[in-house]
Amino acid sequence: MRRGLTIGEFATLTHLSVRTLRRYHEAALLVPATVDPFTGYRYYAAEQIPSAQVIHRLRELDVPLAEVKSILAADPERRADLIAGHLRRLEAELDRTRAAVVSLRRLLRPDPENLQVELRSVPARTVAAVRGHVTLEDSTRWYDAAMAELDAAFAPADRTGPPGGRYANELFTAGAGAMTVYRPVREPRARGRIEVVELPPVDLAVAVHSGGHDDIDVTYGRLGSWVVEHALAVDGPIDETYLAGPRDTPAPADWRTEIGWPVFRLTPGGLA
Amino acid sequence: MRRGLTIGEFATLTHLSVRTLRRYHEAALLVPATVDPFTGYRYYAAEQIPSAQVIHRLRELDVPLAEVKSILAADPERRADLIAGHLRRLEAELDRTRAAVVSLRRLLRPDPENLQVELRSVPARTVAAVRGHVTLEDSTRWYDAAMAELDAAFAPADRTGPPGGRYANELFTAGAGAMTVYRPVREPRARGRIEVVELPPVDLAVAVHSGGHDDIDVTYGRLGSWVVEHALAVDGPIDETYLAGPRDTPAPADWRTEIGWPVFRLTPGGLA
DNA sequence: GGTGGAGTCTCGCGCAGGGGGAGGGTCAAG
DNA sequence: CTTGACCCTCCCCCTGCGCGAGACTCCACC
Repeated sequence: MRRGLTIGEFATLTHLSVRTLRRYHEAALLVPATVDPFTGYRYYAAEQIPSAQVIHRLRELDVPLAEVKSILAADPERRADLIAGHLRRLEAELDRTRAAVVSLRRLLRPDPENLQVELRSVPARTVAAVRGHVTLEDSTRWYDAAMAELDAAFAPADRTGPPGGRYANELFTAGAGAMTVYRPVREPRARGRIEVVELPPVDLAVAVHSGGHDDIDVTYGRLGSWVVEHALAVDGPIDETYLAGPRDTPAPADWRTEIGWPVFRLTPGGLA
Repeated sequence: MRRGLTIGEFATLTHLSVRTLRRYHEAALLVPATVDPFTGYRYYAAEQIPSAQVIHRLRELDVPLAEVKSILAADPERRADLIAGHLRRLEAELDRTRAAVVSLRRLLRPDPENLQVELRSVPARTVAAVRGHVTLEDSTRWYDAAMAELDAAFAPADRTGPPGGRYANELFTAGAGAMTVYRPVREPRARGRIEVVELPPVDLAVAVHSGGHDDIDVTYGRLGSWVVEHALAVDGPIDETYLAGPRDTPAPADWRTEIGWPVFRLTPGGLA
């Protein structure tokens, strides 16, 4: 008595491995049409072949099994959305890959010029700011939203300098931490998530990173080397000032980001 | 007494996690400048920052740790080769991803037309062939080499039909199996790896797959459905005939591959 | 109606490249 | 000297499979 295709037959038909089919069953992704209650044998129906192939394609796109499951469970429009979302993520990943290639090439040829580092004592400033606690993953989205809010609240005429952010070290170390996005303006006032914040004074070692943020860690590293070599210690949140950012010029190559690292001298005498 | 940067400081400087740095130490990828023999504390030197960043970039490109290690150990020219090799692999993977996207789109809209399947009794044929046992991974390379040898041995005038291959089912099921690549020619003769082979007669369910081989499994699946629905069973090696392949036309979209699945009727009466 | 071999079952281990936490030792500022 | 932030090792967990062991089952052939 034929109850359907055995797992092996179904495997040849779909070019999936027997092992993989069992795993998909276990994950409730592709449940055999019938399972013999006594022997446990799995039997598949020919109608399941298309599903198997869709799963196969999604897996080739590195869609996690859990997501494949929700895609298959969703109705067609929602499904298209989910797939489009994943394709966007693939696209973003491709961008990151390209950036990594470029950055790698730069890293492998000896550094072009020396990094200009400046020690700067920044006095306390009262600014309009949005504060929050976010994970490194969400930080970009959070930053964009916060900055959009600041931009909306203060017209270009009210702004007295480029915007910036202060990022707790734990954000990089532990993957989550406090973030402050601020904008110096003529008359700071609270509105929505925006607060009036007095930024404490800091002594910063400052360097400028030119280009997109994909290899900003290289500048971080070079600034770090400089700080270590000059017998300074690092403390407190990092300050980034966006001299030129996505809101000013679209091409990442034109961006200029000032990185400020709070430092203090290990040897007595204070900052020069 | 300062012995260097602690792992935490080095982590913030390089944007790597403490965890990851420990793992890189364990893998002998990035060994701390000094390790306190009593406490086990790791201390890094500022000079190690560039190495850390190169590793970081390579990992972003999904280079396995072992390979990163050999890249770092290699001299500059060899290093460039290794990296170029990896970039080629990334490129190939990207092609596969693109193909999967295209195939997925096709799969998600209801099938365009019905697959034309033909039952065909193929008599025994004597052909020039190269036989071997290969893994699925190597199959493409092996195929290309074997076909090149056949092409070189028999001029176009000697050929009496399109080339083909017979692939044992285990190739797909178990990832390795017997392959035969053949070409029907006027006067088959052995030379090098080429043998004169008599292909046994087979009853085939035949369908034509148009386009590249990235989604040939879809046609396999549809052919399989057809075979199951028509109460036929599958047995013996698959036969593929390359009506139009890479040697005939460069664009994969123009390729035409005949898939022949050996079948026999489950119900008595033989093939019609 | 056996019997042998291919096919299938479950279970457990291995891989990379980490994440997360337990339990305990160290470092440096106050 | 305390305290809190670091750091240490060890172990288990995750994903998406591959591989193998040991035990059943299926089916064709004799």
